[in-house]
Amino acid sequence: MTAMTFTIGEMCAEFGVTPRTLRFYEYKELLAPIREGQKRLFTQRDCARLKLILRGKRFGFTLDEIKDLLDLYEVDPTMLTQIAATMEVARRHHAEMISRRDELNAAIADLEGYMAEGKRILAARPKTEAAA
Amino acid sequence: MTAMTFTIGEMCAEFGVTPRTLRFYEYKELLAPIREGQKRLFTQRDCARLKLILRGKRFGFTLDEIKDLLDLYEVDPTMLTQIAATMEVARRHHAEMISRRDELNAAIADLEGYMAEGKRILAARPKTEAAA
DNA sequence: AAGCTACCTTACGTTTACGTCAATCAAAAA
DNA sequence: TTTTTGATTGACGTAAACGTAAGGTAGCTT
Repeated sequence: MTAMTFTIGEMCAEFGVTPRTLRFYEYKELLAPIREGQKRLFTQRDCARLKLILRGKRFGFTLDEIKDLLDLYEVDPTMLTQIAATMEVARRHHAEMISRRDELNAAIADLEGYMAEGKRILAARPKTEAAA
Repeated sequence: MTAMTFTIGEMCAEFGVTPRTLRFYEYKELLAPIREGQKRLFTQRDCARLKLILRGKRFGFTLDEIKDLLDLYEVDPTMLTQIAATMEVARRHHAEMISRRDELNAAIADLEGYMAEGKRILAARPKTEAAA
C-alpha cells in the first residue's frame, strides 16, 4: 500500500483552496492530516471530508456546523447512543435545509415573476436596441 | 390618510430585529425611513423592503447583493435601458439561486441517505432505550 | 556552498453584519 | 417637575473565515 497521501500543494490544486485554508481547517479540527516531520500529509479521508466541507459552505453552513455534520458522517457504528444524538443534529439540519429550499423556491418564483414583468415591458416598447 | 408609519420599536417587534439593525440598514441605504425631527418613521415601503432583506439574508445573499435586488424590485417603468440592465442582474441572481437550490436538493438527498442509514442501525440494535 | 522551491509557524489585517456601551435628548407618565 | 421610556448619534467591540506579510526550515539541484 502506497497509502496515497497528498501534500498541501496537491490538495490546493485539486480543490481550489489556499494552503492557509487547509491549515485553518486543521486548526479548527475539520481536517487531521498526518505529519511527516513538519509537513502535512493529507489522506483520502481528508479529501472526503474536504469535499463535504466545501459543499457545506456553499449553502451557508458555518464551519462549526459542518464539523457537526462531519462528525455525524463518521459515526462509530457501535456507539448507538452517539448515533441517536447525532441523528438529532441531522434532523435539525435536515429541517433547516428543507425550509431553506422552500424559501429559495419561493424567492425563485418571485424573481421569475419580476423578470417576466420586465420582459413584458421591454417587449412592449422596443424603443432602444437591447442586445441579449 | 393616516399614512401608516411605524416607529423603530414597532418595526423591531414586528420583524424580530434590533434597532441597531434597522439603523444599519438605513446607513447602508437599504431602508429610507422618513424623519420627524430626530425620529425615524418607517413606511409601508420600508416594511416591504425589510421583508425582502430578511428573506435575502436567509439564503446567503450579502446586504450589497440584496440592495441590488431591491433596486431591481423598484424599477422605474419608463427607464427602459435601466430595466434591461437590472434584468441582467436578475438573471445572474436567478441562475445563482437555481444552482443553489439544486445543490441544496442534492445535499438534502445526501443527508436523508445518512439518516436512513442511522435509522437502520438503530433499528437493528435496539439495545438502549432512546427517547425521541 | 548557493539558490530555489515548497513547506512551516506566528501574528496581525480584513470584511460583513451587526452588538454594545456611552452620552444625550425629548415626550409621556407619575 | 421629576422620572421613566424610547429614541438619537457616535464609536469601539466581535465572530467568522480566511488573507497576508514576515521570517524560518528542509530538501534538492547546480
